Amino acid sequence: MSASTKSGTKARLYDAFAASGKALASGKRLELLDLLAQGERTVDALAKAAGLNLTTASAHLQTLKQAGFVATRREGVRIHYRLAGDDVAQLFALLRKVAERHQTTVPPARAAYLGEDGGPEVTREGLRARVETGDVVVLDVRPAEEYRAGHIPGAVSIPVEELADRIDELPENADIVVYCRGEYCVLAYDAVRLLTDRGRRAIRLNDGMLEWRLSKLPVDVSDLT
Amino acid sequence: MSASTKSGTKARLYDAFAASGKALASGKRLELLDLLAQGERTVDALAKAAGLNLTTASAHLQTLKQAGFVATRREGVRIHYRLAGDDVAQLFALLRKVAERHQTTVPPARAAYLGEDGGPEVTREGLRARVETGDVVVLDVRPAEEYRAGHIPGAVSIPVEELADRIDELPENADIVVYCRGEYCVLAYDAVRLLTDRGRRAIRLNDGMLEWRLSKLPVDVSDLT
DNA sequence: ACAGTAATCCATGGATTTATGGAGGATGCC
DNA sequence: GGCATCCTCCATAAATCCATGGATTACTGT
Repeated sequence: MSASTKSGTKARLYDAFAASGKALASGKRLELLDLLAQGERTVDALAKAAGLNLTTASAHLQTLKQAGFVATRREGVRIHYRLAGDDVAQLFALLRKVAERHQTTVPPARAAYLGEDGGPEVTREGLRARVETGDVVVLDVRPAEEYRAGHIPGAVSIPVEELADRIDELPENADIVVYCRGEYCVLAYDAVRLLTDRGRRAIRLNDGMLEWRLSKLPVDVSDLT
Repeated sequence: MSASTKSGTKARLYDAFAASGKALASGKRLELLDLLAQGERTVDALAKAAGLNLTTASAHLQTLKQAGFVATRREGVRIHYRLAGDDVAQLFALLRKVAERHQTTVPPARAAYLGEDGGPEVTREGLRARVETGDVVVLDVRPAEEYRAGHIPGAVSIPVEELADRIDELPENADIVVYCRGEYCVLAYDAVRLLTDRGRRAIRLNDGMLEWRLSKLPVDVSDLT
């Protein structure tokens, strides 16, 4: 009655693992995971943010739910989706890292999306050093709701769409360190371009909130609605 | 000329990530990765070990290769496949872990394959403690070629198919700690059943070579052909 | 109860993927 | 060269996945 004699059960187990792999097998679903890694959202907020038809978004979310990657919470008439755990974010981040390192199509696609030259960067350690020694503003350029859901302690929130109008809120002579969702998020790239065009000293953080959270660094939450 | 205006490039980047996800989206491919995590192998060795048609195995290996997960080495007429890096093994291991934690179909499939009750286990730390204090034999029950490709230092190799015949090679009164490929490998389960049925004190290691290697613990290689 | 909003369910056509046979390269041995 | 071995490439049929529109369910407010 050795388990290895009962063939087919092995395939069932590996197919079950593969079901989780399938959840990662669509660009749209990965975009949704990327958004969810910033905090919970309703279905149509997700659909809009990802540029998806509502029914399509819902279908993808069902797939993610069946893989156990996301959980839901009902609040009145709307349903909020969130990641089922930090390990899911970790898996997502690792997939991107491994893909970039090993798959030849990723670096060019990244360059096309983020720009050939992202300009100078600063690491998390570098950021900490700057904060301790210098006159630094940490700027979060994600949408306000994502900032509220969790941000780097001490960071200022100016969503990138409002940045041109609200640039005066930033002190003239400070170094500005900009961050957004994660390593592959455009927002910080765009923001740094805008700021340097206007003569500010702005630099991008290496990565973003996703990696910050996964490193178990402290996260501040604004509980005001 | 903000990157965010050039829509479609974002989709291209995420589709590129998804291409790596797709490589993880088939049970057969995951079985192949599981085998490759133990060391390099030729195509038809892989096909046989995974119970696949040669052409099917070759096709799956091509997809893995396109995702950059595996690399090849030609030796005369045969081609050896191997994992492209430790990060791939890490991704594979994390996928299984996340799947087990979050996907409801995994635990029953695991139980059906490995047995409802796997009996007692010992962790890596527990193993180290036992080795230091007691009379312990560490037994590797994987196929000989996998043992040769890398094993726990000091471990004895008796492939599980030969175990019934070679049981006398194990000292009568020693505690036996059995391990194989990884957390979801049957071999150690089968071996422990066989050994305890014959009156030996055998216990299973928590996980196996995959996790051992990923923990950066020392690995011995037998370079004899 | 009724209307309205949010999300899921269902059916469908179009695109991908999968397994498998057979043909086609590459390499080594004689 | 001729031949065998190992593997990849190609073509195909079955199965699966994807996006979308229309219907249905779940809940709120009046």
